[in-house]
Amino acid sequence: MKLLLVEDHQELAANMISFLTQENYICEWVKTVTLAKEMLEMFEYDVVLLDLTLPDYSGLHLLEYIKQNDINSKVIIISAQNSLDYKIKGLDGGSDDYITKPFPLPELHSRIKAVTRRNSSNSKDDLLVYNEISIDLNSMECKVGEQVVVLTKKEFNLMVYFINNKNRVLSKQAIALHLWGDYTYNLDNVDFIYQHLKNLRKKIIDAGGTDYVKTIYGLGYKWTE
Amino acid sequence: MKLLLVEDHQELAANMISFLTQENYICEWVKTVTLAKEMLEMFEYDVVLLDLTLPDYSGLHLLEYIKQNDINSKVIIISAQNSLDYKIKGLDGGSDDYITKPFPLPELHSRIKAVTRRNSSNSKDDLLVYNEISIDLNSMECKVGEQVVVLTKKEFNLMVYFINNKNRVLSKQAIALHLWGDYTYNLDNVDFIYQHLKNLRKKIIDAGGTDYVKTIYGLGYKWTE
DNA sequence: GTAGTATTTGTAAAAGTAATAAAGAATTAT
DNA sequence: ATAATTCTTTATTACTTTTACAAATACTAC
Repeated sequence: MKLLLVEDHQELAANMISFLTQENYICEWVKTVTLAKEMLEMFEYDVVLLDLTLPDYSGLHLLEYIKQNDINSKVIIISAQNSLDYKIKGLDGGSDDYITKPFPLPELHSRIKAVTRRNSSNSKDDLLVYNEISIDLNSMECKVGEQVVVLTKKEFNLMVYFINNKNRVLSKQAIALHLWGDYTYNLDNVDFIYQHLKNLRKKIIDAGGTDYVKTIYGLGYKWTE
Repeated sequence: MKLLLVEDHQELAANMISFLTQENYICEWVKTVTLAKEMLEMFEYDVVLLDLTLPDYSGLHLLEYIKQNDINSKVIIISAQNSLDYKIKGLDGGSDDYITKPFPLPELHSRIKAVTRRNSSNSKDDLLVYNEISIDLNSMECKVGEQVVVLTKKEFNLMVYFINNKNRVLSKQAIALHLWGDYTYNLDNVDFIYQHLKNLRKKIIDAGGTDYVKTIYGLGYKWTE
């Protein structure tokens, strides 16, 4: 799950990043609306965490931009200004949730989960299911039938990404962007992703499950029946 | 329970912190209204202990700010000036209680309890039970079966936090935030938490109990059957 | 079909990270 | 002062992630 944090307060941002990274999010951080636009143009984020008071433009400006350009990210507005006025503006403008400073970081985590769950048709439970495979999104526990499979973070993230994009071909580059973030890796060196896929496949098969990942030669991989 | 002490008198503040920490509160301390505002913007406190005479602005200024911004903390005003005038101003301005210097520290403790109990309606659920483990929240006594286990404050707080969040994965960062407060520790240095967990586990097991804390590699710990 | 090339897969090991443990220093309580 | 608790430091072990390279497989052009 990839987040873009738009926040100019250094200390708060550092805390948020440290916490959210531990909670298994890919966090990218910019301090201005201008930079945020650039990032949103180039990359894809599940959620934008948007402060309203920023050095160049108001966060509401960015919110408008996101909605006008059909950018697919959810938006959670983060603001010190707790006035009803702002709340209404934010939600009318299409933000998906609103949290006022100060907030406990675990609450932010809950809201991110809530916002991203809404459109994935699944129930409000934190359980992702595909045939005999079920995944507890909180504890990273995966079951194949009744058998528990312990996954590493990368394997877990990979599988969630696949199931959320079933029947779609995912290139190694796309996988790298989504699971490792934009900064971290150059896209010419993504072969190692296969190792994680291999480990995932092996664990599922060893537990008696089906390997739903088809290799599309030259293009990528596809999770399919 | 987290407190913000706004007090510029070094010695008094040190005394209060020493006492309140002993009583198992998380205390954070600033000396000016300006710094207090910053803290209140970033973090969440159950109670603000607010001196009126401060170097930059009056405490009443901060009280106003708190109320105008719908900050959720209770406010107890602490002032040497016990003139009726100030009392009225403070309570009209929305403070929840008022105490005049000098005061016995245990009285402050009582008032904090009174102020925080008001909205958490039930003050009687003082016993936390999980299978063979029971915890008296007042006396901090813990029993495994019939055997009494003496816990340190940190171990006690840790266990209460776990049981109140059973079946949820708690990262070290989340634990640090909850048990040590936002300000005290940077979230990149939270490894020492494990020491307290280790001690807790050992004490429970030595008393014949079950270790309900499961390690979720890379994520955190989970209290579960 | 076959040769040549590109891509994927498999193996192994190195590098990096996290969990655990124990011991000592610093702080706090008695 | 002494003991207990909390925090830091360091070491060990276990696990995860990445890299390097060789083998196998799939595609393309002839």
